[in-house]
Amino acid sequence: MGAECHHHESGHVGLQGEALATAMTAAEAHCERTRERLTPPRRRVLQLLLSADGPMKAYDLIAAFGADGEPAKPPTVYRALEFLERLGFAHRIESLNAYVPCRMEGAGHRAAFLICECCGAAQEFEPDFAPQFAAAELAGYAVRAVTLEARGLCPACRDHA
Amino acid sequence: MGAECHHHESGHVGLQGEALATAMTAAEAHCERTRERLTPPRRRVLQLLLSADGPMKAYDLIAAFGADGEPAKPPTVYRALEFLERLGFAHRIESLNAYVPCRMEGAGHRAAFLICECCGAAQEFEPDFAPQFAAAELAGYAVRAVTLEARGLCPACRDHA
DNA sequence: AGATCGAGCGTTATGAAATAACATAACGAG
DNA sequence: CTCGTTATGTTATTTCATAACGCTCGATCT
Repeated sequence: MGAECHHHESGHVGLQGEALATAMTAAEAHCERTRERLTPPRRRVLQLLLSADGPMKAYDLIAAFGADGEPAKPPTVYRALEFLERLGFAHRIESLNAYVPCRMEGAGHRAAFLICECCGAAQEFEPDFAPQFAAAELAGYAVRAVTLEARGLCPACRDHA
Repeated sequence: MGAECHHHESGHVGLQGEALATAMTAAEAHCERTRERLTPPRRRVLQLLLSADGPMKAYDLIAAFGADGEPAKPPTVYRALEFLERLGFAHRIESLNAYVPCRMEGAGHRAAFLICECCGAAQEFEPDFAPQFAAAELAGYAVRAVTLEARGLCPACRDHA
């Protein structure tokens, strides 16, 4: 998470216990259906993302990878992230060089984030890309994936400022 | 530019000669008006961006910086880029780690790009962020800047594929 | 003019993020 | 079982970006 401008302790938003287990099970089920393999390193990285309180950097994941404190090797984590992104389980936030689990149902290769420049929170929201798709169409582009990143202040930080 | 899937030699799209001089003059005028200083390194980086045929990486700029082939030191170029972005003369394309000159008039801190995954071209287009701004508003966010990056195939590459 | 202040720059060094390349292992189909 | 494919382990390297320092220059004030 980012360096906060005014310090407010927000509660944990990462999944824990029951909720975490449910999310992991859902991911497993999805993989079964699509014949994809949720292997141990992939499962581990997904779990770390789901239980985190905010966007995680790749090297945070690398450091947190081993249950015993042993870090992973970079390619292990980057490969897992690639897989999770491909399946829509995670998104990369380009402007932060960080990763979050996908919070939207079946958004496919579209993602939109509200990123707080004060507290570092990144909230995914339901994108309506109609105008942009129309513009792309007009220009003759065949769009495969879209990401939008809006930077500003979240309600809490905005009020406090 | 990117590794192309089918090789087609597109003509130069970077500014040259007259057009380049005009663009540079416009930037100077804008800086005069706003009391900003278009210093030599800043001018040089802007010129490189304007005359390039596509997005340039920071280290491309570093390598191309000296007229005599002497590279710049990284901070020189990164500082210039920061300035150019701040004034809206350039944009960073996050998903490419690359930079382009701004092609839109007074877009402020908003940018939208159509990025061809085949030929590497990046076309800026006029963003209509109304739906996204509305959603942000609803969530209580105060948005300061927005970027959108759509990836896919440009008309030429799409037809060829 | 001389003092002072801040923006910008040059320079060295380092930190952070991501990938190349190659060997090994696990799986699934025939 | 054997072969092709997919995934992992491992080492090293490349790519991208910034910290920290001291100096120069121009603006401003007295």
